[in-house]
Amino acid sequence: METYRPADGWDALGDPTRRAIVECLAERPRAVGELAEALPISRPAVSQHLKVLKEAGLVTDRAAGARRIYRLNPAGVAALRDQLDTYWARALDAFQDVAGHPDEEKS
Amino acid sequence: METYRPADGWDALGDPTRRAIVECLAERPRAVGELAEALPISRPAVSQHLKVLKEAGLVTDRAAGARRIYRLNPAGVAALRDQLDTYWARALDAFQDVAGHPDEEKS
DNA sequence: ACGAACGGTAAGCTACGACTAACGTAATTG
DNA sequence: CAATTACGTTAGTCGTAGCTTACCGTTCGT
Repeated sequence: METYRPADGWDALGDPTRRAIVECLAERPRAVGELAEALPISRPAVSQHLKVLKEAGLVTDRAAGARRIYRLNPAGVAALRDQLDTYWARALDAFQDVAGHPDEEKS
Repeated sequence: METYRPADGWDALGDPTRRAIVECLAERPRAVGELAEALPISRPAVSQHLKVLKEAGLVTDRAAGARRIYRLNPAGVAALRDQLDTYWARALDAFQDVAGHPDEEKS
């Protein structure tokens, strides 16, 4: 048995190329070849990235003849958004005493 | 001159250890040593991760005597959240024709 | 002022992830 | 029924991210 870990949504978006793919798919659904010629990488590379994004639940695919149309999955995006929301809320919660510490270093 | 690329927020959260640090800091601000003993890595490793998170604008730090208190930056988290929101909105926009394609493959 | 606590930096090693090339498969076209 | 198009998968190479160890500057305590 292989020690196989299903890709997390954050891990998936951790790669800049995959973020570019996500941006492309946010505009409109596309086939693999379309994505490949819109990006500076080969088609197999796109295929591998799409596999990761699919495992993370960020995209869904649909067979259309010989081609395969990938589209962004709103539910997957929403899941990450909700997680950020909880971070954000808890951070604001622990942020109440910030007025008492004017020596904050932002840079 | 060095080709230095300031870390993106997504790149920063792409690492599971850094996500663990973010979760810790979401609870309450902590010093570097505190984070190190709460995680299975050494203190220098934590320091390097905090540097990345700081460059990404996800945390801010404040000197407190010999110690250095790191806290989560709500603005940085909100920035990522907003970006996900636009993806989400555009994905929903291009999702109107989904009823016409019942052969969606989710898994 | 000396020693200890705290933390950032440099050097070096290792492991994993991203990419290409080559191959195999399913579907369309002539 | 070839030939072509469109994808996925595998094998293999290469760069780099993440970790530890060692070292150095700062700040607090006694």
